Amino acid sequence: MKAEKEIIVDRRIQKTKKALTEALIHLILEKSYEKVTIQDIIDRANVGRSTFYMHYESKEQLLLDGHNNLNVAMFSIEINGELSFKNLFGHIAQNQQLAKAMLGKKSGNIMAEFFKNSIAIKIKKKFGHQFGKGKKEQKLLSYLSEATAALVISFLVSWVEDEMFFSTEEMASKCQDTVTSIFVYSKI
Amino acid sequence: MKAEKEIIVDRRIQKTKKALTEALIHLILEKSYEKVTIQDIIDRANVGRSTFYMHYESKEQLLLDGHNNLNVAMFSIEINGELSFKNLFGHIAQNQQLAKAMLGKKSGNIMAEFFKNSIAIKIKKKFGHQFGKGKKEQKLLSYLSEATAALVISFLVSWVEDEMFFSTEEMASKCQDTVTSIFVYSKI
DNA sequence: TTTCATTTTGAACTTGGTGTTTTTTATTGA
DNA sequence: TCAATAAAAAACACCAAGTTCAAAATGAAA
Repeated sequence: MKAEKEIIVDRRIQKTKKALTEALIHLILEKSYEKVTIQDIIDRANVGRSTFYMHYESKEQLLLDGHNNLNVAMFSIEINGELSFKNLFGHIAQNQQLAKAMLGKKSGNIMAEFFKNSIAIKIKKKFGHQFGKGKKEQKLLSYLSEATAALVISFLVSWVEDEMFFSTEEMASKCQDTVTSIFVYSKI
Repeated sequence: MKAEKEIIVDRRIQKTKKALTEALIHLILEKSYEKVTIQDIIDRANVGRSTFYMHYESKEQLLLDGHNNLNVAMFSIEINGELSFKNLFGHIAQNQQLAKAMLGKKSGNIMAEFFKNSIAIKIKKKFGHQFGKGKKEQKLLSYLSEATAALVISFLVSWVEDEMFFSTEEMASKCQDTVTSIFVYSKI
C-alpha cells in the first residue's frame, strides 16, 4: 500500500512554483487578492513572464493549485466519517498566515467558496438521514447544509481575522455545538 | 414632517443612470459580475464613455449606487425593532430578477457582503442582551452574529438560485426557526 | 420660444496589464 | 559529459481603463 509512484519533478519547476505561490500569498496579505496582478507576482517571485504561463493560466489557477498546506486542513475535517471541527481548527491554527491569506477579508473568497462546498457536502452526508426522500425535504436539507457550511466558514474567518483570540478547543466546541443545534432543531 | 426637500434631478441624468444600472443587471445575469467590463456596460446602455465616468468611478460604485429596489428589502427586515424575515423574503420575492443579479452565484458577492453586514448588525442588536459584558462574551456575540447573518444570506441565495421553490412563508419561518435555535442554544 | 446652463457625445490619447512568441542561456537528470 | 528541458529576456499585439476636450444636443426656466 505504500509503493506510490515516485514522480520526480524537476527542481527548477519546484523552485518556481514555490516562489510564485509564496509571492502570491504575501501579495494578498499586502494588497488583497483582487488587486494583485500577474505582473506583481512575477516581479516579486523573480520569475519571467513566460515562465508563469508555462505553469499556470491565471492567478486563480495558481491560488487553487493546492501546493499549500491548507488542503490538508480540509481533508482533516472528516475522521472515520465523523466531522471533527477540532481537527479543522487545529490545522488552521498551524497555518495562521496562510489561512489569513486564503480565508481572510483580503482573500477574494475563492478558497473560502471552495472550502464551503467541501464542508457542505460533509454536513449533508452527516445529517442526511434525518430527512425524508421527498423533494421538499431534500431541498431543505440542501439549503440547510449550505447555510450551515457558510456559518462554519464565517466562524473560521472571524477567528483568523481576529488573530485567533479563542483557543482551538473553544472554537471547535462552539462550532460543533452551533451546528448540532441547527440540525437537532430542524429535525422536528 | 412631510416637506422633504424636492431635489430636481435633470432628466438626462436620470435617464443615463437608469440605463447604466439596467445594463449592468442584465449583463451580470448573462456573464457574471466579474466578467462585465465598463465597455460592455456603456455599449449596452448606449452611453458615451465619458458620461459613465461623469457619474461613477467604477463598476462597483454603479452596483452599490442603490438606485434599485433591493435596498428597500434590507430596511424592511426590521419592523418596530423586531427582525421580520417575512418582510425580507417578501421583498426579495417581489424583485426576483434583481435579487438574482445582486445575490446569485453570478453576482460577485458585493451586494451579498453588504447585506450580510446589515443583517449581522440587526442580529447583534436583537440578541446582544443574552451576552455578558466580558471581552470573550462580546467577541462570541460578534462571531455568532456574523455567522448567523452568513447563514441567512446563504438561505436567501439558495432560494433565489432555486427559482424560489418554497413559498415566502415557508422560507421565512424556516429561517426564523434556525436563527432562533442558534441563539437559544448559545444562551446556555 | 428663446436663452443659457448643463449634459452628452465622440474621438483621440496615455497607461498598464494580458497573453503569446521566439531566441538565447542555464540547469538538470541520467 | 550531454541531450533534454526549463528559465529568461525581449518584443509584440491586444484590450480595457481612465482622461481630456471641443462640439452637439437637450433640459429648465423665463
